[in-house]
Parts: sequence; structure tokens; C-alpha cells
Amino acid sequence: MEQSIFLNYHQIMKLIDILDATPFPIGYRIAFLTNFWREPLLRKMERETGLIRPELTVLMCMSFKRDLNARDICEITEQPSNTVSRAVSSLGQKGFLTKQKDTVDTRRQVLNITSKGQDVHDQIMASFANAEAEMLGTLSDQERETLTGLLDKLARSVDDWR
Amino acid sequence: MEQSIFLNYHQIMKLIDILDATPFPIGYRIAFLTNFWREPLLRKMERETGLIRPELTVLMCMSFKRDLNARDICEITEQPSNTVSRAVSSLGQKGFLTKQKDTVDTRRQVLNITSKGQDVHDQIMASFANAEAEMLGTLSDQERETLTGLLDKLARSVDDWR
DNA sequence: GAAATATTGCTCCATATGGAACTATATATT
DNA sequence: AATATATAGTTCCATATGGAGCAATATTTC
Repeated sequence: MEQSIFLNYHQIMKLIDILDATPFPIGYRIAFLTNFWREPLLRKMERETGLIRPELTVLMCMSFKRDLNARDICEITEQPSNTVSRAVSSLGQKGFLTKQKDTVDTRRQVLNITSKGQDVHDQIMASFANAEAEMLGTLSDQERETLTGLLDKLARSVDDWR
Repeated sequence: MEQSIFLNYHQIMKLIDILDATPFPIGYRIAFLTNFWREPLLRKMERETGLIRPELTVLMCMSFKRDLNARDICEITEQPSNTVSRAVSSLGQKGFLTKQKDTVDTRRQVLNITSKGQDVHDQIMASFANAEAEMLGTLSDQERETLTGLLDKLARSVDDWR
């Protein structure tokens, strides 16, 4: 029975128990879930596809809308321009996007995802969707809908609170 | 009216609209909120207190439980040992924790938060609590309770899904 | 008790990332 | 038209962070 006492000790001392004691229960649970859900997923994506986070961000933007330039992506994602620049550059080298000079403003480059880029994008999206389904395993359909609605309210009011 | 068309263009192209199109609506909203809520808070903490994330993590553990050692903190937080080691070292230099050699195992150091460390910890917790209150401005008390419960369910089932 | 193994905490190194400054081009002002 | 200012995208640099491996100590095995 020594063993079970030892296990209990560790159960009691998991991070989630500290979170109960924080005065920001929702904020910290959100951060907790990001740490344990998104971060491992990004590491897995990195291992399997060689892409890193800013590259995924750029892929997602290009998949959503055609003919963006780097500046557009900076504004959409609120990422610094050097981060976007690096991601665009490496995605180009990998053949995941095409660049054309903007005929009106030659400083700009018009960016578009290639079919190869779209394929890896779709593969990553599928992997994330799958991982979300696992995370949500304990929630009913009703609960999922409620949670989506509440998170959406918070996310859409972003300009009010930050 | 040119101006308003321009603004609408940008409104439409905000990140939240891309998120609607992802096949993991909950996971991505959680990540989105972390990006726009926690990250700026950590930057603010860094500017105001000089502490960085791993240092806060260690402070929170020590505030929750006395006489931990670095290994305990690694296990609780699932952080790599070098990250914890660095944080313990710098918190020690700043006078935010005390180290005593463990009498049983001299490799270990018994760590405890100082009152100075507790003060800065409490100050940071208050700042985070305040920021959470702002984020939750659009939610009713009932909605907050529901959200806490749902996030808690997900967080507590972490060992099932990862 | 000696040797093999495990564990604690640290250092070295590689890399992701953001700030600031820079180059090239476009726009505004006169 | 000439100059001043603004903007797109890049490079340089500083730093946060994790992986791998290391030294010191503890534990296990024989």
C-alpha cells in the first residue's frame, strides 16, 4: 500500500490543483489547455511536416483568401513582420506558396498557396480536428455547443478587453 | 465612403473569421484566447516585474506548497529540468526563494518562497485576476459558471486525451 | 562492500521568436 | 519636379526555451 500513497501524493500535486487556487479560474484553464493540447500538437506537426507555427499561420491565411501579401497577413494575425517574412520565405522554398510581384506596388508580393501547400494544410487541419475530438470526448453535443458559444463570445469581444 | 469600405475589408479579414472556417472550433478559440489574453499579460508581467514565465510557474508552485525541490516542480508542471533549474537560480538571485540542502538527499535543494517572493506573486495574481474580469465582461455570472465547469471538465480529463 | 544503475540539477548548444533598424519603393507636400 | 514622409519586406541582434548530455550523489544488485 506504500505505492498507492505515493500515487495519491502525485495526484494531489498535479498542476490542475494549483489552478483551482488561482484567482483567475477561466483564464488559467484556457492557458492550461493551450499548454497541454495545442503545444504538443504543434510539436507533432513540426516533426511530421517540418512546418513551424508561423508557417501554419501563413498557410491558413492563404487557404482562406487568395492574393494576400505579407503585410495583409501581419494585420490579420497581428504577427510581427519579420516573423511573417521568414514564414513566407521558407514556405516559398518548400514550394507551398507562389509569389508574384504586385503590378501596382512593386514592393509587394502577391502570395498564393500551391496545391502542395493546400495538401499539407488540409492534412494538418485534419490532424487538429482529430485531436480536438479526443479532447472533447467527455463533453456531450449540447455541452460542446455551449462551450463553442461562450468561447466565441469571449473571442469576438477581444477589442473590448485587451 | 471609400474609407468605410476599407474598414469593412479589414473587419472581414480578422483572424476570428478564419477560425470560423477551421474544423476545430473549440481548440482554436482556446488557442486564440491564449494568444490575445495570456501572452500580452506575460509581456506586461515581464516589463513590470522582470519575471518571465518559468519563474512565475515556480513561484506559483512554491506559493501553493512548501518544501518542494526542483524535481517536484518539474513533475508538477511537466516542464523540462533545465527550464526549472534556470528559473530557480534566477529567483534565488532575486531573493524570491530560499534554498536549503536536503539532509536526506544532498543532491536536492529544499525550496521555499520568501515574503518578497510572495508579494510579487500576489501582485501578479491580482493583475491576472483583473485581466480575467475584463475578458469576462460580456458574460453573465451564470455563463461564467458554465464556462468554468466545461473548461474544468476538459482540463481534468487531460490524461485521457493526450 | 563493490559495481552497476538511477536520479538530481546543471551546462552546452540549437532554434524559435520578437524588437529595432535598414533598404527599396510609393505617396504626400511644397 | 523635388523633397519629405510613409510603407513593404528584410536582416541583424538579443533572448526565451527545449534537447541532449554531463557531474555529483543516491540506490540497487551482486
